[in-house]
Amino acid sequence: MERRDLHGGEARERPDPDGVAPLARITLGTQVYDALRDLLIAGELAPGERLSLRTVAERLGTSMMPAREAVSRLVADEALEVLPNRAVRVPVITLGKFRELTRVRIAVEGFAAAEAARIVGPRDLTAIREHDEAFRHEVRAPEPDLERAMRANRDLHFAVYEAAGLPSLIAIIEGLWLRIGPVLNLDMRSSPRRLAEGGAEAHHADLVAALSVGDAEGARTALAADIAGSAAFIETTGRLAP
Amino acid sequence: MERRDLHGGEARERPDPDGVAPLARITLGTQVYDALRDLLIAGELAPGERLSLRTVAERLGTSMMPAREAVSRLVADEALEVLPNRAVRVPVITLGKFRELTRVRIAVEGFAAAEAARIVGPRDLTAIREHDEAFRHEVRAPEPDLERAMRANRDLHFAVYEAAGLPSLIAIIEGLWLRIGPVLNLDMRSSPRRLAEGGAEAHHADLVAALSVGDAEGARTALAADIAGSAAFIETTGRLAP
DNA sequence: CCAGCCTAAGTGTGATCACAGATCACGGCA
DNA sequence: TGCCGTGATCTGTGATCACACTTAGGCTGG
Repeated sequence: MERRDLHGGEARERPDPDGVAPLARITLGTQVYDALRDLLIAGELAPGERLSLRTVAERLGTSMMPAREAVSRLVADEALEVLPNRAVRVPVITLGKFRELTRVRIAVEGFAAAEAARIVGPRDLTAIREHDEAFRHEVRAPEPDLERAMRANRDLHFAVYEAAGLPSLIAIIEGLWLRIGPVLNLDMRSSPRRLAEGGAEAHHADLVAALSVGDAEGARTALAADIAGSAAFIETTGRLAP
Repeated sequence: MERRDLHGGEARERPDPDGVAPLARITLGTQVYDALRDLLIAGELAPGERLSLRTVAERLGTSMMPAREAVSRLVADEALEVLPNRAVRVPVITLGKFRELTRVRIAVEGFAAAEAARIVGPRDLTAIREHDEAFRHEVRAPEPDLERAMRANRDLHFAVYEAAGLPSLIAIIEGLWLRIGPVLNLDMRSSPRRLAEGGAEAHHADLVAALSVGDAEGARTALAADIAGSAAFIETTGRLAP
């Protein structure tokens, strides 16, 4: 985990002198939560890695209280776990758990894709195409930037889900990504070249094509194939706990 | 919210998916969380009702810290919300949000029912039948005990979901119930007699029948009809915010 | 009598301290 | 040499205090 300071400068003190009150409360606890959340989804925290409230607080430049709240919320999301030994760590996903999460993802995210296909408009569609294009461009590059590729992949997926117009469903999906993020990104990072071999490009193309013509079931199957493909690749790495 | 003391109550340990670790952390914060959770699902906290960390702590016989953690987790679950005014309250669900949650419920819980139908065993089936019988008995009684009926309904549903063997899916569904619990139970409470008019009995019968023969799609449609029926009833009460 | 300020109570948030339990390295005994 | 006890250290949890902010109610001045 890299060093970063949450309140660099006094920007936090007086938000928005223009008069528009911030809709969302930006407490320190929330900021720590978001920081840890990004680290988890980006795979910068490896499964099994241990955290400490005090070190987290120190590295983010706050006291222990915001770290406590953030870790509590992440534990509630099952994105972190606190062992009976009173140790906080990134959960180690077993193979069985990974397969279970994959099945749930296919069901939930597949439903989101199907709903998106039914009501997607031209605005959402162009955004989706842009993310798809960005992903394809990054993967086909001679030296793919893994981080940007993963970000494009994530943006593409969530652009589709947001097109479904079901915010509560997006929250659920974010919770799922929060849990598979560590193992998924960590393994992807280990072998960037195989990123394209999972057939992600083809699945994405099918997905965009189905969305374009409003084919709900086509979108669902394309997305399911994408998830299954990446999951199968992860399993081949054999890094998952038995 | 009624007075209850945590020290007298027993800590409920949530079932471990992997089954190996019987050690459950029973912190005060978790106990407060469970207490508030039960109150929310049971509909004893009305939408819009305001909470205070200090009053919660006092009523449950603890200090403010466990109440803080519990409320933080519930806010993260969107089961509570803290307004920019720094006021914590039970969210007021709008009609649009209620319909959205209902659609998500039909998709997610319908999937769970379908999966359950595929792999349900005789043990789960008998448990499901018992809950179904308890619900029917309670509804048909001359003076139905609403609380017991709702409990039987809840037990029936979750017995089905647990039969699907997907713990992460159950966690998702619990999150959904946590959010619709207040509005659902509150309205049911207002007119107990109409409990049966939603067709819950018939839908439950269809569900159990489909589960018995392994009819996945039948189970899905039966459960979807049950959810849609109760949702339609809620909407007729007109209590939802526009 | 009414409007407007303005104090006082109450709110969540953050910091600091206290404490029981677990971990781990070190040292002494067999 | 190998093993076990043991204390220093680190862990999360809980309690208490301080603070900025909101809100409601009483008071004053018109």
